Amino acid sequence: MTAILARVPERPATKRGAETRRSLVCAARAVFERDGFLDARITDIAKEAGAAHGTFYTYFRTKGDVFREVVRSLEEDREHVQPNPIDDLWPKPLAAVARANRAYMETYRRNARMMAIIEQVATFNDEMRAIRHERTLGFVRKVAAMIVRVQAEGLADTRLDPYYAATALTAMVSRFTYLMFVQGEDLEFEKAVWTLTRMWASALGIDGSPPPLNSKARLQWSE
Amino acid sequence: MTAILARVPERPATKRGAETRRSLVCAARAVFERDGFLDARITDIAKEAGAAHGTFYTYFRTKGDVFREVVRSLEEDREHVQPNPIDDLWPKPLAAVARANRAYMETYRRNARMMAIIEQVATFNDEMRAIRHERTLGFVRKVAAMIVRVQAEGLADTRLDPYYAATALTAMVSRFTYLMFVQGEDLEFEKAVWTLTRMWASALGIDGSPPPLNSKARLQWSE
Amino acid sequence: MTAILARVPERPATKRGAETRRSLVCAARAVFERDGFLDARITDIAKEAGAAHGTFYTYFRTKGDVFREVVRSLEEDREHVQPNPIDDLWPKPLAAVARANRAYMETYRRNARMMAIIEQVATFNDEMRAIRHERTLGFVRKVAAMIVRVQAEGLADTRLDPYYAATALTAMVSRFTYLMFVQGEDLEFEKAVWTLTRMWASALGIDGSPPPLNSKARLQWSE
Amino acid sequence: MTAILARVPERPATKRGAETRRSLVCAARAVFERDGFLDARITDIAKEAGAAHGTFYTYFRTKGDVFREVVRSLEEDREHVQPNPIDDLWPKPLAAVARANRAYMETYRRNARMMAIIEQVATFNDEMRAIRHERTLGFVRKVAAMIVRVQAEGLADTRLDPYYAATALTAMVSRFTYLMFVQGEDLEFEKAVWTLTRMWASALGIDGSPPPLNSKARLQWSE
DNA sequence: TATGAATGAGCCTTCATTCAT
DNA sequence: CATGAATGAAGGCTCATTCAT
Repeated sequence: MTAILARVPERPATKRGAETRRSLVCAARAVFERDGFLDARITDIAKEAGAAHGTFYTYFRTKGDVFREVVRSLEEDREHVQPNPIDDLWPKPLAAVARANRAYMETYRRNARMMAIIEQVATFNDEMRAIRHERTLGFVRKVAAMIVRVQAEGLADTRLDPYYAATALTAMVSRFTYLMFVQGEDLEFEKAVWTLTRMWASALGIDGSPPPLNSKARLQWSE
Repeated sequence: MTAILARVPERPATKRGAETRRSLVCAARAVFERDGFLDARITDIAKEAGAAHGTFYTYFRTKGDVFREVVRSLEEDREHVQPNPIDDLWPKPLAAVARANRAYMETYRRNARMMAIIEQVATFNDEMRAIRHERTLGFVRKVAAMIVRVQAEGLADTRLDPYYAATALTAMVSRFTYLMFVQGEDLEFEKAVWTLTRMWASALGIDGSPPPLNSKARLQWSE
Repeated sequence: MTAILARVPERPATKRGAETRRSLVCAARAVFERDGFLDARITDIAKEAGAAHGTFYTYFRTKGDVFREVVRSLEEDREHVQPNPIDDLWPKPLAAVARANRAYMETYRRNARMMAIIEQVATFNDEMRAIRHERTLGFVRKVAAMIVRVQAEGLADTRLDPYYAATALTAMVSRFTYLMFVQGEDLEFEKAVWTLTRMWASALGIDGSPPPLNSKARLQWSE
Repeated sequence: MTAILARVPERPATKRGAETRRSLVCAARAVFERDGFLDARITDIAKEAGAAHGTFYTYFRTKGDVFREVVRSLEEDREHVQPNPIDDLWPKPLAAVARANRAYMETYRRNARMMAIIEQVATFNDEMRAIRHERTLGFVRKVAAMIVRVQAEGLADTRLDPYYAATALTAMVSRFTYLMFVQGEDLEFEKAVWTLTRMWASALGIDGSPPPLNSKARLQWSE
């Protein structure tokens, strides 16, 4: 993971090469999800891709290299989240929160296994830890800015330090989601979104009537 | 090819043995904290304890075995937390929350490095994952019971499902603490306790005047 | 602690691989013959084959695996025994016995050292013990069938239980051969064949004039 | 097994010492019979004897040392064989053969597991191989002398070389017994004694009416 | 004597990485 | 480019034997 690079594989020049490379990334994800990063072996990735062992090294230097690639491919997945009209039932500033929470959780659910692997890698690899932390900070900053805005409008508790509060809220949502999708806590999706959004609002002292959370609604939204 | 016998290391029978065993556990913790679980080598642990590597196997079967022991020793550490009078300034039901949060964070801080290693091990070892999850559930159940109580007294938002809410609050505090002590977010201890307790209360809809968080107070409490 | 995968070495895909594998089997035989199974080390086998020790694991999982292979290669050797006209001098039913005894002993002599190793392995390995016993039973059954036939023709003592008698004769020949080639008893080959065949016949009560065993003959046949 | 001796344990000086030593030999036999020589560990022998690991070395230098002792104790067992009157029913020179065969087989049966272990050790240890071979030769010489005698009396086939024939007969009985008691061939004891003696006689060309082998007799003799 | 802790030689095994074809 | 064989660093583990108490 920290090996000195000896030979930097180049981008594939031919169409065939590009194809092989893609299948390796794809296979890598499958193997990572099945075995975790630590137990994934290059041989298995190659085999899964239907390629020879050595072929792997035509495109990647290390296991960490493909991993980075796989993680990168996850990011593109975020765009696939569709806005859900139910979130718009919340009063003004909270609708955005509801949407953000739902988007985060949906993406997480779809990639739960890989998210767990990312956690794994982050526990021993500085680069992955930094990437993940940077992402967390991105969330925190956005939320903090939002809090500042809402406080300015006199809608939220001004005694709270926006940065501390944003960190707490981000922590709450991300860890809750982890417990739900990685740890396997058996919780209902819509109720989770609702509860997190409701608590997020109250925690900041924002007063807004939430949308009803009745059985009818649940039947309609849940999967 | 041959008979399979358990070969379970026995408890040390003499004082000298107990001493060696203890020093191995101690050395293991040091090595784990320095190198992480994955990169810790049996040989290094033995060397750190000033013993031959064979001695390790006199007392433990695997790296995982000592690890379990080290983790167990952490639990004993929880009792060393002293109640802090500042927490009693909060109104009735929140004082307990403040105390609990502070206790959790103080213990975490004291063992931050090991907590990170536990996270690491939990990402690939089922036993450790289960232990950690069980601990989380312990917190969640306690908090849920508390919420039920407060809701019954009409002090908290009754629309919240106690279990979901408890999970969210537990997630908030534990992840916040992780970000602070493992990820290295530079946040101030007293302010963190105050913010988490404040938000915990509001999130549940509990209305209580918090103690003042002024510079004077901070100077007095922070470390 | 982790996923368990078979890791079964695959058949070599190229000529070069096949060559290496073959040389490992060959080297293994040499090392087994030199050091015995117990004292043979994987490293030595690899070294003997002029390969890195890791290469061994490309083709075999354990020492037992190559051993099985070596033993298998011995079986092919049995066909190389040429019929010897001298045996045909015996009267009808005994000629076959003489031929069988000679064939057995010649093969044994050629592979004496490996036969000893097989005995060794059979003392602690169930699989090898079963294989060897199955082979013994094969002999016993054939001999028993022969005895039944000869008894039916009124040529042999009918008071003998064919199976018991067959076991005794098989035991006599195999152990005699072992004493001669493994234990190093200094006995003459032709005289041994003659004596065993002669006693085999009389033991069953078969009356047949044996071929002359004179010094001329001996000079001619012995090695 | 071939280690240079560093410290020769002395004979125990006290009664207590003698007791400990005896229990170690006894425990060793139990462990050898259970695990075989190869898998027997000093620790297990000591534990079985209820002694500390180190105590073993007060009395023995190596595993091979106790083994030798255990084997020696077996020899004393040979005397316990009681002559069986049934054997005397055979005509003159054969009665002795019947008695010898029975004695051998009874002793073997009683110590079958240890006999197997001795075979095991003999496959890799020169000393044990020599001891066992010497024992075989002892039998062979006795039998050869007997053959010479019988041939002189004109009762046996004089074309047979006494030494070769003796080797063959010894081989027959010993291997048959091995197959029966170690390999587990399910054969009946009395029938085996009868068959071996009968074939032994005929093989040498000795003509003597054997005792009847009927069910009545069997019921009486067999165990 | 008895004890049991400490030692380390000796061997095994994995798998990322290189390289000849 | 693709292939798959070859390599060896790195660490694991066992257990006979020594030794201080």
